[in-house]
Amino acid sequence: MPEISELSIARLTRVLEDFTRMHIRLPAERRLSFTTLSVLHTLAGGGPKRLTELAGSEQVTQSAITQMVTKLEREGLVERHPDPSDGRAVLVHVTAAGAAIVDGRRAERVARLSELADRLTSAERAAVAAALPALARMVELHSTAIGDPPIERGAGESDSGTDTPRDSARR
Amino acid sequence: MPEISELSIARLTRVLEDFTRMHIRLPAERRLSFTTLSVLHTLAGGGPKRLTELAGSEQVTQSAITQMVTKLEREGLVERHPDPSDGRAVLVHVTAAGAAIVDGRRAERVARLSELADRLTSAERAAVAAALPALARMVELHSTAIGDPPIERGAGESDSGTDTPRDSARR
DNA sequence: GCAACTTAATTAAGTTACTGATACAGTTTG
DNA sequence: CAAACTGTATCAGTAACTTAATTAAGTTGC
Repeated sequence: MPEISELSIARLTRVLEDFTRMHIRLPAERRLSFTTLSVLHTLAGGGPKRLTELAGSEQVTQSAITQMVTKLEREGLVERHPDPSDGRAVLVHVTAAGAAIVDGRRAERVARLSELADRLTSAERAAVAAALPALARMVELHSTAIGDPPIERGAGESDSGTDTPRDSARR
Repeated sequence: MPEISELSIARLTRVLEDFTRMHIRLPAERRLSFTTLSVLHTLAGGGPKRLTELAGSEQVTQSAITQMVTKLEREGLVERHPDPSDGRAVLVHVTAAGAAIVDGRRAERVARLSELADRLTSAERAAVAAALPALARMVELHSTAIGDPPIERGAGESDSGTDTPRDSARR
């Protein structure tokens, strides 16, 4: 156990909760459900996945994933391909249109955070920059502890339900 | 526009997205919906609110709030009281049982983050601690920009949908 | 001080995203 | 190759939403 640190976990928790709320409130153009956006994000970040894998990572039933993927396929956001290594399985791929949605939402978040960062002092920005590696490592420690595959940093991963409950509300 | 900063907003965005996902995946004992937990959190943090206020802050319709509050009242988690200053309005108060749920969930988050922080180096913890005021100020800048009332730091506020889609999934 | 408008909450009916329980095809195992 | 297992799909039911309409209380203008 490490020596006493000045870091207030309670305060960190509050701040992260607040950012979560900010992300969730981000309005959306397109009317996609919470879990749907999470699936697109997972696929865009981690590449093609089986339905069962998605069910596990999104914490909904496999049945729900089947239904959602069917809907997303109709909308042209994902595609089903057979898994060459297992005749029972299906690999869900995100399409360019699906990836564009994920990218668009991330761009909105970046824009929003940029506005806020611009209003900080340069000392404050430097403090945040200095903390980023440690925060990233906390995330990494979490995913390895949980047994998830380590987060791939090529494209995306990580949105999850970062949206308004139904993303609707503002039609 | 401020001078060039070393802060990578893109990276900050990713890290915050990851924390959001961590929070959302936090399993729950009690089976409460996403929006329900958010309402409890808002009430526990900001005190009694009208139904219309809740509808605005949760981004669902007023009708949905009416139905949810009715259900929460049956379960003893909130109470309806008349608004002395407006005969049309109702003030929704969180009960001790309701507040206990919010506190319990926060405690889980604190515990989880504590574990992770324990595994950082003391230099990393210090870096996070040094960044906390700036991160808190970003949140504050956000809420004032949005026109929300400034976040009250007496009790809570901020959870929002920080939960598994239906919080069920793991019965 | 009352008619016209606005605002707060409720109610009712419909939609959607989920769950749970099967069913079934393909894979592994003895 | 039969038995057991795994991955996906289907179906029926439920819970949380939506929109639209209703009731009641407050506000405004003359």
